Amino acid sequence: MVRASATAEEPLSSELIRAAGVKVTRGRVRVLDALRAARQPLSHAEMEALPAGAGDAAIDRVTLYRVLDSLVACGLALKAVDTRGVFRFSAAGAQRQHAKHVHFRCTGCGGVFCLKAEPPPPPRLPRGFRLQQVEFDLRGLCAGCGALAS
Amino acid sequence: MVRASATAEEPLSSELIRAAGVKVTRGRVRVLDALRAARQPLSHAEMEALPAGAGDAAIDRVTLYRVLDSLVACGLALKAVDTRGVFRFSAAGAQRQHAKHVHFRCTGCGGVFCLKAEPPPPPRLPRGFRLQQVEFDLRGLCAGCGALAS
DNA sequence: CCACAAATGCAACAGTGTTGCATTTGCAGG
DNA sequence: CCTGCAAATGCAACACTGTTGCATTTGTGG
Ligand SMILES: [Mn+2]
Ligand SMILES: [Mn+2]
Ligand SMILES: [Zn+2]
Ligand SMILES: [Zn+2]
Repeated sequence: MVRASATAEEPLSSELIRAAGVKVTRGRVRVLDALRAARQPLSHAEMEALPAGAGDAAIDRVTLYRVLDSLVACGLALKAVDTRGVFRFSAAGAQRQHAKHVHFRCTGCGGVFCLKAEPPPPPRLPRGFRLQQVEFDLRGLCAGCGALAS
Repeated sequence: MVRASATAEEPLSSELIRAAGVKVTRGRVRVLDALRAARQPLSHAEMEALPAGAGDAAIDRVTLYRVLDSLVACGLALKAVDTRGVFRFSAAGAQRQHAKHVHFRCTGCGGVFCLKAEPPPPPRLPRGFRLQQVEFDLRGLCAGCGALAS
């Protein structure tokens, strides 16, 4: 069963895209759906390997780059570099929930893991400084990469 | 005049390399000298473009990668990814002092401010994860940029 | 000085991301 | 429903960053 309309909590990706003022294409809908369903930021390579939706042809490599850039340009996705130097993308709305916990960034595979711990309270800032974001990142090797390296 | 011996504050790069237990080669000395003289972390491309020291041939591209990796492996250099996804290297001594305190990164001017506070202890990690580095960064506007924006 | 492991130079390759251009498609307006 | 056109796509070719294999050279302990 395919949902045909929006709910307050989960507007359809196609509606978000239309509201952003760009054309609604199959590629953009599929990519934004994937970003919104993902639990971690996804790299281009990971998204290229996504199972092609029923009957849909795989998205062209270059088109995927351009779809991702367009989603970033219209504010629906965020782009950040991982520890290996590869860009990772996330749905813009997903950022809020990740502000509440700490992340582990694997220097081996670039993966981002959400930890249960919440970030510690920020220290006092010098006069006039305005805090916008607290980033408490742990870096190292995840279980998979650590096993390979040992 | 070429210094032939170390001082307590500035040991020769060749002595640091020897003490690290690896062979002292022209490439390693030149690269470590460059890293120690640099005021910001340098990328591979930037170091490849360094003026070749008097009468010295330019370092081979692949050798430069391997020299950088060897300096990182023996603890004399640090490797981190920049915002474009390119690796940058710095002399270890230059960063060691920054490991003991928290940083504020201004999203307005890009400035990095060293705060007095020390980073909080890391939370427990999932089984098999290996912690290498803790990064507690605060992001926002510094006093100068905040005044301009208001 | 010698032997030998470590380091180098070179060629080829892999992964990530970009550009140019011809073709297709979303969609606004009739 | 058409139709036109800007926007988006697919494909080939390219640029940049980094790695691997292998023959040759070099640093260093003895
Ligand atoms: Mn998270
Ligand atoms: Mn500092
Ligand atoms: Zn990993
Ligand atoms: Zn600032």
